Amino acid sequence: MDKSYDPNNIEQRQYRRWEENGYFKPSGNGEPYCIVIPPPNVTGTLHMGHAFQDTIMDALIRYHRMQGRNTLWQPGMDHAGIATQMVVERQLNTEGLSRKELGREKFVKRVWKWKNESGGLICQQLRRMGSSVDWSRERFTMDDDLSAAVTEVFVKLHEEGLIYRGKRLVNWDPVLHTALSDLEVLSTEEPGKLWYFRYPLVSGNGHLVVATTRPETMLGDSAVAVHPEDQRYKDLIGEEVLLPLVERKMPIIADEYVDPEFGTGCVKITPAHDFNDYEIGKRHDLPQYNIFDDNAAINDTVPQPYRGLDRFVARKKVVEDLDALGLLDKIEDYETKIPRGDRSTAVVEPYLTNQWYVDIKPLARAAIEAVESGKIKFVPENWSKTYYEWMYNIQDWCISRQLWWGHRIPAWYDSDNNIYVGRNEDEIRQKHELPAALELRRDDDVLDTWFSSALWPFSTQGWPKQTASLKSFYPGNVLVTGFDIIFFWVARMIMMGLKFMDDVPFHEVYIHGLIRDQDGQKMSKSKGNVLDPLDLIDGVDLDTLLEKRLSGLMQDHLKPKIKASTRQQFPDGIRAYGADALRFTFASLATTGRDIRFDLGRIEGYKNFCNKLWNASRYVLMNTENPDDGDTKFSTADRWIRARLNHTIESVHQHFAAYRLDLAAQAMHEFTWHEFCDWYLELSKPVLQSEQTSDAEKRGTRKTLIEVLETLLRLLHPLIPFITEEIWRELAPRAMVDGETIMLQPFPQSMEAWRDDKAESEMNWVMQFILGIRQIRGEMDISPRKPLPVLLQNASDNDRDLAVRHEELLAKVGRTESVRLLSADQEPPPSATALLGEMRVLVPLEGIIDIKAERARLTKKQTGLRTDLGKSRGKLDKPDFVNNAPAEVVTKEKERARELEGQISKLQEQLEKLENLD
RNA sequence: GGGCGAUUAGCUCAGGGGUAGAGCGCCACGUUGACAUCGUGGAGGUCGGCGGUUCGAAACCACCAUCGCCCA
Repeated sequence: MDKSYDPNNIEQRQYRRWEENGYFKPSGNGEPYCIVIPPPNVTGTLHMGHAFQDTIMDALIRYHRMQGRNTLWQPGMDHAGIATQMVVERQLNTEGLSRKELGREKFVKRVWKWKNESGGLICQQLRRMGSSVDWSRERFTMDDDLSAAVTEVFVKLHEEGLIYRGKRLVNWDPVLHTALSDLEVLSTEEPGKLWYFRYPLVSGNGHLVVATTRPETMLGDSAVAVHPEDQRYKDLIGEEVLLPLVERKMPIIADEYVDPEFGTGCVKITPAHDFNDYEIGKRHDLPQYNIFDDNAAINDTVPQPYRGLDRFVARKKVVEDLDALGLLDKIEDYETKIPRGDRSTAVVEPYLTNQWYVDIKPLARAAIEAVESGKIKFVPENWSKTYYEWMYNIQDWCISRQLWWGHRIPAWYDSDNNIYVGRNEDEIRQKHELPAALELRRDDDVLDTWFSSALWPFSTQGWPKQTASLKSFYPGNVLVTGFDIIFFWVARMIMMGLKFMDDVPFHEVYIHGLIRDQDGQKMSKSKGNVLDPLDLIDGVDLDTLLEKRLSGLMQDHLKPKIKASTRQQFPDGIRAYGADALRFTFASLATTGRDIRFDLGRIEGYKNFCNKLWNASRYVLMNTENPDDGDTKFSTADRWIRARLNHTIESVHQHFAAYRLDLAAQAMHEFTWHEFCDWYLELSKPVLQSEQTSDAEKRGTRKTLIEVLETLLRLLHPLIPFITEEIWRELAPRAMVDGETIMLQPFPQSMEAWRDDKAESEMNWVMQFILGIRQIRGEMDISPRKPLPVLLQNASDNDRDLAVRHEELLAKVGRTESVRLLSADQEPPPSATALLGEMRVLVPLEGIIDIKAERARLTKKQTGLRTDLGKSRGKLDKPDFVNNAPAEVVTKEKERARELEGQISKLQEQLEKLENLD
């Protein structure tokens, strides 16, 4: 093995071997365990969120695979309708072509070409993370069989009346020219204005003042509404106003919706361009005047001067024209929510169009019930509230998109616009007995990408065919995802799963946090604060990093700031940490919190952890080169480290079961570094190096080194697969273990035979002894090289026994020169003191120790103990405590007080002895 | 407006009715044959505030403050 750990040299080589040997496939044996990957977008690249999520899933998958489960991690991607179409259109534009010029068929071909050549970069990146997905089953939402599933679901839902077509207000993206679902619209507070307009009363008796944030929509007004109880306007209800510019008479209506406190208490009603007004319009049977075209420019139904104007140009003109007429009352500054398309960022308009909808409430009912009944559990539990909140208030889902890339809606129209829905044209003609001469035209629209994603847990496994795979792997065990897509995806999968598989798609939903930058900011290209997981694995120099961050920027004025902060945070770029260090970092960040700050210090530390493991393994390998199978004798330390490992194994199992990878990582880290490396390896050295230990004892220790490390590697493997495999391959022969890969070895189980309370308490004594000596050494500034003579006072039989048996360890690890027992009547020389239970561990001062310093040290120690004792006595002095607290707590407290008293008085005696020396 | 969450060491975070924890950072000492990507020792906290429940609260409850997220 190389002297230091170099992940770059290990990871890709191991991954290739795993993949080529088919280790990621389900074994076909054991109880099934299945996770479907949340399909990343085909245009996407791996970001920190993916890397985090994939680490969690891979850890769970590897853990369960090693537990002997028949394990499937189902990979794939979605076709990302809008995003992909945008990418390819942009490409066409650079060639001077447009989508429309090309035509639908050629365009779709072109998208496939793009997909096959450039799509799915993320799959390569997933490999770099070590993800053990079964690539042989990779699926894409536009694959033929997944598309067939989409058609099937659409047709069935339509047959049941759960999909319908309707003309309603939708969120219209005027740049992309498509409808969007509510979830694809993001509202942000933006500074705007509130314009107040005067609408003259038809009666000629003055005017009403209405306020609006979107003046251009007044061209489509069909009423003015007031609150029915508003005294100011009560008498005007039923009268009419004359809509300026349009010269349309409109009623003044009363509706509870109007907030009398807001603005003037009069609201202009534009049923065709506002969701609230649409509802009011329906209640009052108002006409809907659509004033826009698909670009959100003004159409030809309004007076001439406004026709063809872009909405924002029209806005300006409407205001100017009203002002000229003396009808502009005032303008106020106003913060307002602006809805924008999540892909285009264009301001979305409510727009009247024909669209397809899912009548979602009947589906939602079952999905709510699945969580309420506990068939599906959210982890952490609290997220179920978010789920319920949305599900109880769910709105019908607009599933049609005016795009070319996606699943085309299986609906056909005849010349009279009768609608026929079916799996294909032939089926429809047969079913409806349509004459061959009747021309049918297929619906131009495609389905929301999330519609196909909602089917992912069963569409990837061959549904609607009843496959063996479905039988084994549906329902899956757990879905691992971020809270941001509970609505988009989780809820919809549950609904579709229940509807079409008659069962939940998974039993648990593990919701993880969102990775943020070191300041708690969301990472985004537009903020220039993204970290690329691959850069953390491979390293990146400052210039490349700067270039990456600046190239994604939309706003040039941010450049200097981003340059400065990047330079400050990464003056030398980013070191290559390797995938294992990154994974271990993610695991230890996987707490129950919802925001996770990614701090470079953490990954640095875990890279060091990997190096530590590497070097500990080198030590083990170096010291176990020539194994023989003679007699073995196990020392207390040998039994102790097994017992400790056993505890660690138990707690790792518990933490995996509770999805607390942070705690699992912590337990592994603690054991590996602080028990195995800091103590056990040091304790093994005297045994292996001493002339006095027997061959059997040496064999015992060697065997323990190998066994414990081999087990530890398996324990660590789900979090750090590469380094553990690399080391394991070297070690396995010495452990007499056959096997080509650690990833198919059994995961460690705690073993009764490894429990050893006696060894633990005995080693505890040894460690306390050594710590006491080290403390004196450290605080007294005594060289670690200088062996110290030690006297033991007030030693019990057990103390004597242990001191004799572990003399060698104390000498080598504690660097004692000698350990001598004092009899009861022997007066020790002035010494530095450490306490070990009732026993005093004394280091004679002569020529070694500064008396003043030792006095200060003991005094300080004593002060600390006195504080503790004060607290303890305070409790015991209160009758309420003694009478009410559980007996064992009282006993424990009494014991503690007594022990503290003993220690304080022992320190006091020592202090007095030192006092007399002055 | 409705819902959810956070506040613990300088920083990043665990914990959780009975002794306040980790990593990083900091200070001192130290290359002894696995590892300076290291070792040994040390310093450092009224657990956001005010009440309540309790023998006992950092933890449970209520309110407040500050910050954040989601939905309308």
